[in-house]
Amino acid sequence: MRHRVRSGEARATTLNDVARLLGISAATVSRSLSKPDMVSAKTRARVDEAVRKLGYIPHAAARALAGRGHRVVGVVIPSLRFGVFAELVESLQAGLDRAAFGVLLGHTGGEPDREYEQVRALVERGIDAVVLTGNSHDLEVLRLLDDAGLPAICAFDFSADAALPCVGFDNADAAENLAQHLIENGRDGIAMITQPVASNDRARKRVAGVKRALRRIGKAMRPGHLLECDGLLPSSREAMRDLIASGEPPNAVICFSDLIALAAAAECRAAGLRIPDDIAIADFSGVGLSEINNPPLTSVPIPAKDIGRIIGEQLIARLEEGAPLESVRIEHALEIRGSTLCGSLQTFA
Amino acid sequence: MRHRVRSGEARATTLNDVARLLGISAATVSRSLSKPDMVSAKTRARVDEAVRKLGYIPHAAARALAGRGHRVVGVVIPSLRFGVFAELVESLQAGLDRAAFGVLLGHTGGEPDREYEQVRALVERGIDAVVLTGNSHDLEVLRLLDDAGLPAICAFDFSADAALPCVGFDNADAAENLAQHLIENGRDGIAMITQPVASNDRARKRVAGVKRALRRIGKAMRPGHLLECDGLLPSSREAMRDLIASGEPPNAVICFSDLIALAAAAECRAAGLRIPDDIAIADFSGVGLSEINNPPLTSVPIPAKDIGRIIGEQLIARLEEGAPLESVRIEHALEIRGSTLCGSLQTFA
DNA sequence: TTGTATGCGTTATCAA
DNA sequence: TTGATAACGCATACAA
Repeated sequence: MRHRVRSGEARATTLNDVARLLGISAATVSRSLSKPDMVSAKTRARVDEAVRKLGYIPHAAARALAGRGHRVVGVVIPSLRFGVFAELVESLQAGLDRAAFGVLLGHTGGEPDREYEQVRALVERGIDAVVLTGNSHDLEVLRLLDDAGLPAICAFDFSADAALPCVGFDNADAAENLAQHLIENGRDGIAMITQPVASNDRARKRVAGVKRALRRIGKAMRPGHLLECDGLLPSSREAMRDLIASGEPPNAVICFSDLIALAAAAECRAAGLRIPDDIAIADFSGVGLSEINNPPLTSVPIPAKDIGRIIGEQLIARLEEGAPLESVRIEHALEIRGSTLCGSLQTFA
Repeated sequence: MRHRVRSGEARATTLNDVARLLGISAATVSRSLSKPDMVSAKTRARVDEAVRKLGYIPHAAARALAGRGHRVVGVVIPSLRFGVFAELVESLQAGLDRAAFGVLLGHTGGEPDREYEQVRALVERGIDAVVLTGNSHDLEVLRLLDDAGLPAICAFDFSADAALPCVGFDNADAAENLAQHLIENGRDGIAMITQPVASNDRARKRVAGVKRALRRIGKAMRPGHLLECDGLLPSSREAMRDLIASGEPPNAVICFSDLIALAAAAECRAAGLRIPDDIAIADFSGVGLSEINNPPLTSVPIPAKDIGRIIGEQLIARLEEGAPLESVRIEHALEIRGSTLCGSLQTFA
């Protein structure tokens, strides 16, 4: 089979072609397709057959222009390389798919400044709604959405005072809870390896949560115990290495993601540190990798799939019935595993 | 700030609004925006200012209808949960972004039957080109693409006789090479844990490659040594468990992905098997997780990022200049690590 | 239940 | 260099 080059693109069959073939009006064909119960069963049958025969496929742009909406929602995330975002997008798309909505993607690479340009690109493409990441957005973005009259909803963090409706758990509460668990297990020297707090509001809230927990027992996080990395393996290992080499190594580390935690654990092994005896490791687990470590890692799982599903449902209700978008607070969970427990439990897997 | 409900959507500003404000024709504004050097510098400046002032954003559907193309390409993949696909999409989108093309997503969940419906949904949305996964596609899909006059290109496997242009390495060759390496290191009882071969052409080719290598030394893969799983952790561990429990356990396992390999390694640990002393493990690494295992895993890295970049470049050339799409064969690499080498190397990380 | 006519926002063609 | 006008393919209000 030759690879198609064909520059003279055969024009696709249109509604009119179908109508002409049947000797009926285009309007009837249109109705038969979009509002089947407005035409006679007989006509509908004939139309369906002609459509099949001609291989007719509706022209999305024309439909959109004629007022039916584009039936596409835009999603702006930092990067698909992080499992949680991939999971969100997949789950969202699965839900929207059933209502015949498509998903257009925009990546910021984790740079908040790029959110505006990405949203704008999506708006130009004619999206009907937009899903953003986190609860920190430039006024410029909010204004753009408002001007365009676009429904928007944010994933991954719940904040009561968010500017836009949002779906997720409260990252500060979850982090506080996780730190609390560590404290109860005798760890008061808690460090964190996180995505940059300057550009990530979930990171900021988690740090705040951990500090809250420490403050309650009259402690504080040491300055050198808050390290940032880009979330990938090399920089994560480097961060752990710095932590180990620091004057006052921690006896527990909370990692922003399971990938970071895996890297940290590998680095501890390399340094001869035993988990959890010498150091405890816990994480917010994105891709379910936490349990694959030896020992398995205690973690707060991020319900990306649920978030995607909920947002999908809300968007459909909003776009099809005008229902208002609403924030949803998801309760976080705490999966306790061997990496934070002293004793013999930690080596069974 | 109140959550927007506004059902009476303020109509967005159009080209005409800009023209009216300036007292010039819409045609001129249009030209000023899409073919800047066809209007006077003065007009262009005025238009640009008015556009900014009014917050005008071009309407993609109208543009598409008027003949400029939709500037969107569709990508059909099994699932974003697998890192390689996420990486492909991200890389592709980054490339297309610069040429102002968007990316629409379709998921098959790994069921080849769903490819047709997904491609169709994308075609209805008005894509200008489509990227598929692998080199095995229903005739129905090929016909749909042909009817729609849509350029298509496939990612992740190179086959000289593919029906469509494709970009990737030859999975059979790579697998043979990997098996060869194991054989050279004294392993002739090679097993595989793979995605279902019935629905995954890369899996089929890899199995064929391994069998080829074994045949060359007069061996064959035992019937019970070819296990399938869904690629996620639980079923991967289960597969490894079955392998260990089988009458004739292998002395090497080639895993379809790094995630599967990680699960397999964990299962070996649980069973008290030492890697690589008792059993070697190697994989095709999707998300770069292979090196995080203890010991690090030998693997063939999947160049998803490169594939995405190359496909992006080709699509842009095709869509903007009518250049033909061409298959690109990428040479695979073999990253040898501790998991397949006997000796003292294997525990350094 | 069906047909006719009109408009959606933009680009392309043709004149000016 | 600019303006007027006609498509583009479809959905809808209105008429029949």
